[in-house]
Amino acid sequence: MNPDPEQYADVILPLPLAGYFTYNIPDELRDQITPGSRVIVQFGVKKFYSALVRTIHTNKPEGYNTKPIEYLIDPLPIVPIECFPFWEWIAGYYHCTIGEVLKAALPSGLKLESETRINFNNNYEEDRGNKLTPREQLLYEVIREKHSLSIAELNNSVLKKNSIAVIKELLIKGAVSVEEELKESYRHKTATYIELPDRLKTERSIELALDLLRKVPLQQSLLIGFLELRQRRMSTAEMGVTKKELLQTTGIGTSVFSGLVNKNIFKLVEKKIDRLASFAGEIKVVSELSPAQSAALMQIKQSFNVKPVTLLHGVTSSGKTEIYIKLIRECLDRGKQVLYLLPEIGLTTQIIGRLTRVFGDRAGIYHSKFNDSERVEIWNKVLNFEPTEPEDDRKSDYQLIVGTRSALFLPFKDLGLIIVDEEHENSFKQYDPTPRYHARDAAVILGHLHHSPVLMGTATPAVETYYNAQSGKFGLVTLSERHQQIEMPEILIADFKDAYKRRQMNSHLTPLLFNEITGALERNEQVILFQNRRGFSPFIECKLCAWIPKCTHCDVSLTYHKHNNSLVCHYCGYTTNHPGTCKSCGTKELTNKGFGTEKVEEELQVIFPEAKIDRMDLDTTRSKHGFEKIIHRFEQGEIDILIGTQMVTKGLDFENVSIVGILNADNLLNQPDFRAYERSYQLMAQVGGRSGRKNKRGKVIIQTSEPTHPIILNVTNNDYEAMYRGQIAERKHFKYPPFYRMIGITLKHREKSELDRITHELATNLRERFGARILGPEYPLINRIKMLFIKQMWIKVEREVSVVSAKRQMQEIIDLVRKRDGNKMIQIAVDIDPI
DNA sequence: AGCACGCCGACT
DNA sequence: GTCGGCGTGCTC
Repeated sequence: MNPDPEQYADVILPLPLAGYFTYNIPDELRDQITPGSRVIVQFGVKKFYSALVRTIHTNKPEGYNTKPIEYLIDPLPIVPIECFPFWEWIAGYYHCTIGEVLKAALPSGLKLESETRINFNNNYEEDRGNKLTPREQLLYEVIREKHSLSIAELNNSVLKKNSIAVIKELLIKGAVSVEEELKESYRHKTATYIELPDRLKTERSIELALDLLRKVPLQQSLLIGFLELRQRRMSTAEMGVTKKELLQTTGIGTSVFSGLVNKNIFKLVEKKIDRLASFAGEIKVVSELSPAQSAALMQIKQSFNVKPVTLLHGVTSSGKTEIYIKLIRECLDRGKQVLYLLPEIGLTTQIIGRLTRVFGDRAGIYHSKFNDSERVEIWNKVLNFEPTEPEDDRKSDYQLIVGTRSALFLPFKDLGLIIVDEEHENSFKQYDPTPRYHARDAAVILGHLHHSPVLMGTATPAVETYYNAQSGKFGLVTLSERHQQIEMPEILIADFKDAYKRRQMNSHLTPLLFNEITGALERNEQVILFQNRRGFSPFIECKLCAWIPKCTHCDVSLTYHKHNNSLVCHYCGYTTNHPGTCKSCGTKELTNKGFGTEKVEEELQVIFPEAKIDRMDLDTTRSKHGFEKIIHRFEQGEIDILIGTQMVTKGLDFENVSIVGILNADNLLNQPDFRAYERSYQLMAQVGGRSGRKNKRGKVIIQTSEPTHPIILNVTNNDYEAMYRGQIAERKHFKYPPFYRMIGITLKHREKSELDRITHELATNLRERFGARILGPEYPLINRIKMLFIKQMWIKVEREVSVVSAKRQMQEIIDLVRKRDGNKMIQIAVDIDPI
């Protein structure tokens, strides 16, 4: 036996390829490479990638020759091995490759990609047989000037098209050469700090220096400015004085500055600085819990002993955050890490404020509005956290992360608590780039892997979650009392069908809502109006009697498809022609319904010309601080009426809001989706929770054409349980989650006829295996995106049946169909537990 | 994903 | 006759 067998590394490549790839470790890197480190490997003939080492072993692979690892990037792992089982679960459960998980997990600043560079060849001489064409000549000159060019730069340069072909020609003629270069995009941010040289360390010597500068007053005042700034810094913990801030505070130019540098009075030092704002305020003492909160806290702790996953079902304004803070504090004191997941940047603003006020620099924030470099720094601060460090000595590493779904992938080593706040929110589900994971469900697995409890909190649990709590899979703690004497709001229903008939509508306002808004404005109170922006989702409605065509099988509204004048059920695929006349009252007054926040804003300004009206939706909050700005203005009373989409429902607390209006509850209820009712209840209950303040009961006005709709009644009675019972019965009856698992399959193709053919083929093949468990195929609302036609289908799998085997069988059928002649151009995406 | 290999139409 | 189109298969 060889005492020193060859070492191999299984690595993860950032590509959508199944499995790991094995490379041999060259002698010079032997025993230096550790799992979790990045290495550079050659993959294929010319590509180099940075890959992540998963395992190191000595089993020589059979059937192919390994290539060596080219280079070790990180002597220390950038991903703790504790993360890998989680990544592997995501890949397995959500049906994607480990490389795709890697891409989702690492901030792109930590990913290296090889870049082809075209270099100028110094030794090139043009000879007779090798004449350059004019186009080649042009490009050649550019490369000679810049010495080297990337493909990206090339495409922006002189030749707009076909430059690659020209490069190939230049390459053949020997004028340029091509090189693959790996580039790391993350750079430390540095700043120029000013220090005094050693000879100026005493007060006396500084006085002498100042005296010497009396003839150059600007230089003198710059030095004085520096000394003042430095003096002020002494008392704080900040690092020193930078060139930038000195020039800014004194208003003196750079030439004066260089004068002092040349005289060796200023010494310049480049220092790495932190892009992340550190917390400068005072750490707040955690407030005392109310008896109800204390009781809930006790119950949660008891529940954690038997049920690692526990649901805290607490009404809006019941003070869940204070309970979280207590739990987080205890966990941090045990030296463990905490992950606090939030749905979107939306509600982060207010909650993050509260958490950082309590936990200061131990808390880090992670969400999609951070840029790459910032993300790398957050990553490192989580990675570097060591529980053994004494508290005062601790660098500003993060022990607590408050973040959106992608924060799940941060390099945690020892989580002691995961909180999933507003657990019911759909933004926890990632759809667009694979992996299509649900952060709440993934958090349960992450918690399990870390032996950490998971607390889900919400006022309106997802039906699936509540089912898990009811069936004993999760623990359940209920908090039904609002804190600080805030009463539950009074919920009033306004029938706009009736108001339309009597011609009493004022734009989109019923007399009831109009009067309430008027009253609130007179009392200087604020109003929030909610309008679901997906209002453009077309359904048709009778102008006279508000009749809406519904599916005969599914009790959902039918979606109007203009291009073929048909009505389609997105539940089961049922299709019918546009009726032309109202089936209820016979008139031809059928209209395509839907209005958005923008239209409402415009019309309200006419009705309430004195009021300050603003709008909060995706369009007005797109910028980095757009959301905060609107919230701030609203808090400052600069806005009287705020019209918004879902965003206004998300956990925001305002002191002065007395009226909340839901402009059109029908829009919510008529969504073509089996979760429409559940979602409607959640939205109405959440937005209603924004109303009311200390010692004053708020009002919620819901405008609807169906005042007796069961969901409307559930909201009026604030009866979550009743809503749940109704929904769970329907889910059972129509075979939907939580009783069945759903798998969504999306197919895309350039040619509509091809898409139809292949989709039909796949559906037929799947039905042979899965029978009636297959739904669809059908066109989604938007059936063509980026030149590709789209069709969807679903598989419903019984809970008791092995999903693993169902997924495997499905994949086999998909692969089979994909392999058949003429089917290669189809794109097929699988979505597990679609929303 | 990217890239090379390989088999059929419009051009020097 | 070829150059090049993109369809197919492989990458440790």
